[in-house]
Amino acid sequence: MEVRLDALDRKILSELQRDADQSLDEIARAVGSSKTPVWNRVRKMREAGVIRQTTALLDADALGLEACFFVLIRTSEHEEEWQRRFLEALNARPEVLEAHRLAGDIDYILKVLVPNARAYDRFYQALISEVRIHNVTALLSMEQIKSTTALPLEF
Amino acid sequence: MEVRLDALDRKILSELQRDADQSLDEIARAVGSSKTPVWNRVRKMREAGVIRQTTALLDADALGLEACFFVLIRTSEHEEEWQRRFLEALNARPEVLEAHRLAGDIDYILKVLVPNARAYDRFYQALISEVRIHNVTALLSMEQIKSTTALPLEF
DNA sequence: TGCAATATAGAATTTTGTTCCGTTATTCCG
DNA sequence: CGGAATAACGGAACAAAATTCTATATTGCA
Repeated sequence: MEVRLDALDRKILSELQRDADQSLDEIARAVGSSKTPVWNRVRKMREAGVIRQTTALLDADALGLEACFFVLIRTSEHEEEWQRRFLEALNARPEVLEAHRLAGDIDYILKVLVPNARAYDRFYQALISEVRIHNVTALLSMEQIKSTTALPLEF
Repeated sequence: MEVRLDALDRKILSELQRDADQSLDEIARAVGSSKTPVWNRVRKMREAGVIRQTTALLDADALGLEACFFVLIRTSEHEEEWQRRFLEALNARPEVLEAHRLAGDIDYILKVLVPNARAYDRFYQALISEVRIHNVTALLSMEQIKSTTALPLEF
């Protein structure tokens, strides 16, 4: 479905990114409109896929997930079959929050969230036993200094 | 505030991570409980900070944000004043979704989401003009092969 | 300017969130 | 092990919000 977002749509999205728990009345007030148009626009943006999901963001530390790694992967394998198995392995592992195929000499980057270094090692051992990987570098996060899921919106 | 999460709490969190738009009745049914205990537990987990926020996740492509970069930064500066200014610069820029201070020879990693390569270059030029940086490598994502905000929960 | 299409505000209805209460399960201590 | 105190539970009652509807206003275009 095709979408063209005007300033009001973007204001609504901005509010929903900030806090999706707000009532329609609150959002309407914040964006200078009223209930119905806000609701219609939200529904359309959901249908169009602009709004993909609404979700609760949890505190990693509170859940004992205190080790975050960025994993840089080089591989010599580039067949479709290998990639399919690699992707399957990543999707099967909830500790992999994000994975990208890259341009350049590093082939993939993963973001992995685990309780501690030992758990990361278990993940690493399991992964390389499932799919052939040429070279792996793990970057350990000491401190998350910025974290947002809010995409930048031009108004 | 202290928290100890039992299996029911974790099931609730799992549902909220999957879809925070569900009604309490739906969640209660899904986790095998009823409205009131679910509501009480959600409220407590919010107060305790286990649930940080509920938010709408948007589609980057639909918003014309088609270029995602991971930026690896080395710097020779490690004074507090430099770090304060660096952090301020990152927080002022909505295209920086995530930033981590790292262990090892790379000092920082950023995740930057912009419309295109030109926009990334503008970001890059602006950043290095504000804070002294020794060495920067940008990894360009060709394809996001996994993406979730759902933290792994043991049951 | 005038017509058609679309968006809007506000009221009516339905669904959901929130509180209350009597009961059941659990924990703690003798 | 038993019994009292505490906390969690399910269901009903109430309050608030989402969703639908309708009449009015606005916008785009000929």
